[in-house]
Amino acid sequence: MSDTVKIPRFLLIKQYIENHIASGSWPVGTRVPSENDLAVSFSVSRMTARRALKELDDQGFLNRAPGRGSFVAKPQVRAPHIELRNVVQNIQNLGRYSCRIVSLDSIHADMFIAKTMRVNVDDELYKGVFVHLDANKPAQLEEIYVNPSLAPAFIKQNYQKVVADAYLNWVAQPNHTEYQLSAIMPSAAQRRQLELTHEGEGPCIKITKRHWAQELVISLSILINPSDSYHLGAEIT
Amino acid sequence: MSDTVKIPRFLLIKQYIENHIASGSWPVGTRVPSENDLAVSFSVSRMTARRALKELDDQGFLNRAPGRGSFVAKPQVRAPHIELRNVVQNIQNLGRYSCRIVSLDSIHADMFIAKTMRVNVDDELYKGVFVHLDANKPAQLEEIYVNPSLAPAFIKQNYQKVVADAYLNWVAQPNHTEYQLSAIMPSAAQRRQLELTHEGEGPCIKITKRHWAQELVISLSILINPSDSYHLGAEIT
DNA sequence: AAGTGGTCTAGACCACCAG
DNA sequence: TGGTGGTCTAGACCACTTT
Repeated sequence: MSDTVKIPRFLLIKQYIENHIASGSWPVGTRVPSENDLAVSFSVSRMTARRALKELDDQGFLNRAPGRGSFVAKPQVRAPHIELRNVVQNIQNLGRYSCRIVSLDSIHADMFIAKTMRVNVDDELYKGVFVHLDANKPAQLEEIYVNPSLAPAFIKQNYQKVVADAYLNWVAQPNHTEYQLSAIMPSAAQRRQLELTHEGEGPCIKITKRHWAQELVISLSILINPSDSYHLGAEIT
Repeated sequence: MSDTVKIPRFLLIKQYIENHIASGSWPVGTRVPSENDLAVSFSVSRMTARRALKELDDQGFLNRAPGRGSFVAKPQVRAPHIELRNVVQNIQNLGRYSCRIVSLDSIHADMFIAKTMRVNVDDELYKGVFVHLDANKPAQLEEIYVNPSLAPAFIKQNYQKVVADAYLNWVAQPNHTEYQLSAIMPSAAQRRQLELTHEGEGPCIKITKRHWAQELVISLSILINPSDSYHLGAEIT
């Protein structure tokens, strides 16, 4: 006799959605059926339909938003395991480091920051903006958001002496760090901070760095580097 | 007024378990409370306790087995060796790789190329231009210059099958690789090759890669990536 | 007001593993 | 046989967004 394998229903629903995405019939941005839709059309409880959508969300195939729906996500190419040399550390080793503190205070999380740092909108966060100088010339603009519950004294430190990143690594050892790299056109404010005088010219490299401790995001750093200032170290094979 | 934030119960359970793991009171291999145990002790339904355990399983903190229980997992050991893996290799692993050969011929070094490759002006070099495709969509534009004395058959290879970079690593093992990163505005030709025309204006990440063998430069690659396509993997400290 | 996703409950049946 | 995790149900309340 043929052994019929029992396939979980949530998997059938996942495959149904995946097929539509893979075949292109649901292009990026398409709204997929809601939990209730799927529950009805697959004759399944909402919790089961929900599981299918949630796992597709976790896997990056969907973006979901309360009150709006679930949408086909834009595929992202991942390149694992790249080390970015720390520009600031580099300058410090050369003995030319100094820091300009643009701001350092307590703020309330907007939607983007809240999502990225896994906190609620309007939660209190620390925010610091620094310009790292190499021989008194701006080398990097840093915008850092810190979860106060994990580093309550963050805002009281003297960042003329200690770099914010080093302080955080000390008080709340991250067990995980994520990097994301992109190229951007700096805003007028960013250009001013970096003293990029050439009008409108010059894209920058943006590095987004997220430190985790257990399940919590300790900090989110947004580093803006002028286009030509970022050199990666030599690597031996 | 003090806003009390509603914390989901499954999160409290997760944190409870994480704290025991992080503090060392539940070492690797320890059996953690079962779904039913947690449901009772936290006065919660089994589905809620289950969620906490399942997420910790997904995140690699626990190993679970039907009939046996949930156990503290051994911390994931990541390679301490840092590697810059290129986008192309990644796409190949996904089985979605293809390549469009824009040009492949013999040229004479201009001043910039000659200086960068440590050869004389007007020396003969091989030059290839490729568009690396991920599921038939451009993911990276590669411009590669090769020293013919170190890879004389470079120009005769079939790059539909073998990536130029892989071929070079095979015929002339580089003992040293340098990377340089910058942000650029793509030229009209580059935008066309990457099919960025519909996305309007946008900066790109440029990676310049130089392979050395002994004191000679084997190759110089200039890789252009659309601004948002480059995500870096997580890294354990 | 209607619809969406986020959380949660109090049950249920199953396959699996242990003593 | 009793406990474990894996799947599933048919409800529920909430915060949120859109209409």
